[in-house]
This record gives sequence, C-alpha cells and structure tokens, in this order.
Amino acid sequence: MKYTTPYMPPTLTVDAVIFQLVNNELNVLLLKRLNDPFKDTWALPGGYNAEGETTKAALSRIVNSKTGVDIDKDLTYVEQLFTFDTIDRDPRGHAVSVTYMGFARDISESISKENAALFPVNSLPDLAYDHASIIKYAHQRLASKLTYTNAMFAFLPPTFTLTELQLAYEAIIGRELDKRNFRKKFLSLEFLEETNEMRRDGAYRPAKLYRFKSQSLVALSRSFD
Amino acid sequence: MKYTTPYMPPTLTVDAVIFQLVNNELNVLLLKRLNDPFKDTWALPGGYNAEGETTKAALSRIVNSKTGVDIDKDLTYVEQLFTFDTIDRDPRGHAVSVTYMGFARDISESISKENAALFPVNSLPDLAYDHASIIKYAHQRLASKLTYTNAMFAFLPPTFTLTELQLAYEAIIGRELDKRNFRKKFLSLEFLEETNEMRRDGAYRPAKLYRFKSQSLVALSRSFD
DNA sequence: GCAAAAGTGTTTGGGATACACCCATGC
DNA sequence: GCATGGGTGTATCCCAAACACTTTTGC
Repeated sequence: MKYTTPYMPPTLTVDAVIFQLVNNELNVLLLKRLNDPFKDTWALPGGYNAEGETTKAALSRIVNSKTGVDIDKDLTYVEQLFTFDTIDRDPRGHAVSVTYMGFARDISESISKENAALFPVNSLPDLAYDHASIIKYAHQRLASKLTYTNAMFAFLPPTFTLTELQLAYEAIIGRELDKRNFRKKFLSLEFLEETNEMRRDGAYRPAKLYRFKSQSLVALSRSFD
Repeated sequence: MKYTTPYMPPTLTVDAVIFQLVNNELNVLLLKRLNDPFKDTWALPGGYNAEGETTKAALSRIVNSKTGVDIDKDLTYVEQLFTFDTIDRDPRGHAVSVTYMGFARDISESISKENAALFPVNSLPDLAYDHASIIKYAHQRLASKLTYTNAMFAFLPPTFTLTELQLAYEAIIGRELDKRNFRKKFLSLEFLEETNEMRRDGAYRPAKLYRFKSQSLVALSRSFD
C-alpha cells in the first residue's frame, strides 16, 4: 500500500473476551503473559493484526495458537465488542485493539496451553493493560443482551431444564430471580421448545428438557409506540 | 515502536456518520471525493489515523479540515459505532475503519467546504466504499437508541414543543406515532421539564416549550425480572 | 367564525410483580 | 414417609394501544 503523504498507523491488535459457565459461575478465558510487558500477569488472549487479515481472522489465529481454543469450532457466538484506542494503554507504544466477545459451552478440553485458564469474573486476578475494564464492559453488554435476546443458547448444552436455564441467568446477571415469574416470562418469549425427554438424576421428580428453537441470535424488538 | 517479528499493520482510518435534522428529515453529512478512488463520488468524511493519535482525535482533525465542522463544538453527542475491517473495502489496500456516529443540532453554518453537504438519509446519492451500509447500520442504532434513552436532546434546540419532539421521532424512526400516547409516554419517562415559555408563531394556540433535564445521554435500564 | 395547531382522557388487554403450596421420584 | 428438587396459579398494578373531540389563538 502506498501513501501520498508519510503515514504511520498505530499498531493494530485484537483481544478476545471469551465467556463460559463453570458450575453456574461466569468464567472468562485468560492467559498468563510469558513476556514483558506485564510478564507473569494474566491478560485476555490477543495479539497483532497483520495487514491483509480481518480482525476476526487474526483473533482466530491468535487465540488458537496461544490457548488451543478454536474460535470457529469452540465458540457458539461471537460479536465485535468495542475498539479501545487510548494512547497509553500499551506501554510499548500506541496500540489500537479491536475487541470481541465470544460465548462457549465448554472449552476446557480445548485449552491446551499451560498458561491459559478460565477464571470466574467475580474473582479475577490482577490483569494486564486495560483488560479489567474490557471484561467489565463485556459483562455488562452480555447481561443486557440476555434481557432481549436468546443469547443464552450459546452457553447451555443443546437440552437443559428450566432450573438450569434460570441458574445460568442468575449467574450472569448476578441476582436471584423468582422461579414462577421466570418460567412464565421465558416460555412466553417463545425462544424455547419442549423435547420429549426428561432428566432424571436423583431422588426427586424428573425435569422436562427444553431446547432453544434457534441456535443463532434472535433479538426481540423494542419499539417506541 | 519496535516489533520482535516483522510486522506490518493494516491502514487505520476513521469515518464519521454525522446526523442532523433538516426540516424534519434525518440528514447525514457527506463529502464529495476530490481524488481517486471514487473520485467525484459522495462518501462519509474520514481519513487516516496516525500513530499517537486516538481515533476520536483523528476524527476531529479530519472532519474539521475536510468539512469545517468541529466535532467537539458542533456535535452534541458522539459515540463509537463499529469497526469495519473487510479486506477489500478499500481498493487501495486493507484499511480498517473505526467509525463514529455523531448528532448535531445545526452544522450548516460550520460547513465551509464546497464539496461537503447534508443529504437526507432517505435519498442518498451513490456512495463510495461500504459507506451506504455504514449509514444504514448507524441509522438503525440511532432509532433503537431513541427507544430507551434521551438521545433526542442532541438533535433538538434547547427548548422545543412536544409536537416538534414528536415530529423529530417520526422523522428518525420512519413512521407516525399517536399524539396522545406519545405525549403520555414521553412525559412519564421524566426526561423533560416544562419551561415557563410558550411558542406563539401563527394564527393558532401557542404551545408550551419543554427542555431536556439532561444534556448528556441518560439510558433507561431494561431488566429481566 | 374559521382555520390551524395545541392539548387532553378512557377503555382494554397484556405483561410485570409478589407470593406459597402440591407433585413426582428414589430411597 | 421423607427428603429433594420440579412444577404450578392468582391478584394486583402498571404500561401499551386504540381512539376523537375541545381549546386557544390570529385573522
């Protein structure tokens, strides 16, 4: 690429906030840095975006090589989050980071690097760069998204009980919900359909299993009038 | 900035979708390109983001130099929209564009370049690059934002009548609203306060003037339970 | 008095909230 | 029969939607 005037772009990086539920706690995938800056500090997986590579392709490449997780196969939903660009966010120099938020059912088997691990968002270690605020922003967006979309499909297994669904909601939005109201409301949204199966796994009444009608994002429209 | 491995970032650009109401039509600020590619075609104002410059600073610099509009003084609201990064969106080579959406009350006096002009979003000329889809995306986000925030403060003058408010809504969301329901609902949101003034400007009943309580964005929370 | 825009109220249906007990099962 | 989690219903309140006439003013 040629420029008519001298031009030097900032470094372009990508970072991923990958969420997964573990024992009804919202977890995020982190990587302990092997090099300076922030050597031995935990950070979001991310890296440099080369010319000729889309940000999502760079993300796939980097997350896969650094953690073993395959964005395309292991994640059930991905969306662009925000682009962070303050000058001093990277001590090495100006780096603009395009961040993504991804959801997964279970990436624990795919995590193949020793320095990659899942952490509960409510008890994160100290984080490198501005990554703590990026995670906070992503968590808010996720919680908001759950109120008007079927995004929870991306966290749950193909079939699940209504109690499991409710516990997943509570884990992410951080407060308890009323069982009867939750069921009434969620069923009325018509995101779910019943299966013919039941879950029986204890000395108590078996539970009906449900599934999401759609395995891709569906949003309810908010309208004004 | 040094890299431990050979590294070349894509070009980084910024583009602005600046909206303003003109005669109760939503308009967007465009610039007729003076050079190839897309010479003589209309496009969003934008340009190169240099190292050491935040995307918003680059936007201010570029929009001001190319159109005369001062982002900081002329716009009443600005937010980051999305980062577009497909490889072939710029025929000169891979350019990643961080886009912003801005709202203004009246920038017509500030537009000082011959090749800059406002166009109604419903009758846009052919546009360069992927700018038509960027404007469409921004318009949708704006319409959605109006349903749960006071964002309209950024388009209207400090005081206005309820009819003017309703016409502005209708212009942006693209359909008519019921006058009684609109007033009831909007007043119940408590974004507005009455002034003591009235507007009298014709052979008919004068209208009360209102103002927004806040001149910065306030969002209603959507909750699940 | 008439033209033009401002302003106003009621009914109805559906969703949000609050709240507590019975059901099915394994042991 | 008891412990455990699954499953359900009702009353109240508020908001959304539909819908048409009266008021104020300048001329």
